[in-house]
Amino acid sequence: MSESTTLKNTFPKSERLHSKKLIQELFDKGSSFYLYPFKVIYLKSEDAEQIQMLASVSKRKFKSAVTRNTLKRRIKEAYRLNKTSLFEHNSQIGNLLIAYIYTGKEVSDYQFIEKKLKKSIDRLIKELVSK
RNA sequence: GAUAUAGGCUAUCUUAUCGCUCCCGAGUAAUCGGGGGAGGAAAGUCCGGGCACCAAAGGGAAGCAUAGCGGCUAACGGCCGUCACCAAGCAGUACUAACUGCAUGGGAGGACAAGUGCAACAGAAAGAAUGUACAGGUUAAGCUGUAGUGAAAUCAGGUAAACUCUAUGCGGUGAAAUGCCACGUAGGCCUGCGUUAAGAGUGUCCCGCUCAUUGCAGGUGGGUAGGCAGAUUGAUUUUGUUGGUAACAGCAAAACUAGAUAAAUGAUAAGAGCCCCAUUUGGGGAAACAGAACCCGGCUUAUAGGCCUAUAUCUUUU
Repeated sequence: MSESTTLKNTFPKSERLHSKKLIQELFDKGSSFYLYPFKVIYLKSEDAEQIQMLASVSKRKFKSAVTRNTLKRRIKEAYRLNKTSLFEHNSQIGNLLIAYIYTGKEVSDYQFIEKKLKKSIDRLIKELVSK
């Protein structure tokens, strides 16, 4: 049962984008779209072993480290609970690198972030599958 | 009793579901079970250390810091104690002055008898000259004294959180340090011998010191944001006790109390607690400042609500 890992809502280190090399590649070559309050950058990578994501909040927009932390945690939490559809399309979309950049100016609550993140995942699948 | 200000202490809890990270145990493994998981400031990066490295680290100048006295400390620009002094207050002597005592708060306080600068108002004049009146005095003369202004008028004046001087301290860099391992392609680097003596470095300068250019031989090795160590058992914490006014130190016992690395410590829901309005049931609101990044000791700044202390104002009762 290889599906058992994807059905569980875990978020281990292997699914988090942490390699500096891959991050550089993603920002250099990746395509992107805006979906308030996020900017989503994504790239199909040969080097990646599986779908990986990262969340980022600008230090310029949010000076306090505490608010930056909470926003990042909400994004990661929303991704953790809603990523299953991405993994179901894994064979079609390949090993994807995704970066969520928080571009909103206000601190959104969890419900709002989750709603928008679901939309962004749907859009990602749509764009990649149609190609 | 209420409000305001200042200082100190504290920094909500429980349950359920789904996760993250480290440690321990089981398992070939997937994984499972148990346990730990941000702060009083983790912040600012302002001081002081530990630790590590350096082609150079030595002497002098410059620069920066400190400044009563005594103590504490690994060290400090920190802390503790204490004195001069200052402030307003109370009491006494005295009687608009002044002196003494008391408690409170402050207390960067070496040198103005090296030099330079600065000084409101008043005053002729504030360091350069002596004006006016009177007295003295001379060949003559601010040559001498007094009056007047002022805190101060030749008195070794006042002022150094004014330049400055004196004493003491300070090499630089900063865990992206540094060491090791893995895979391994170039510039390099090291050692030995010969050669060159223009220059470069020592992130302020001088002396001093160090290095060098090129050829040959031998060795090593760069790069990859990879892994491990450094890295959490320590000037540690708690309790007791002894010494000391205190900061703190000694002794004994017990404890191990985050260890991430594009960076964990979370999300959601319910309830309790808090505040406000109704006050029988209920409804609404707030939850501060803020996130470890090699580790300690301080300083500074930010802090809702609650508790304690001090001061001020208002009010009630006696």
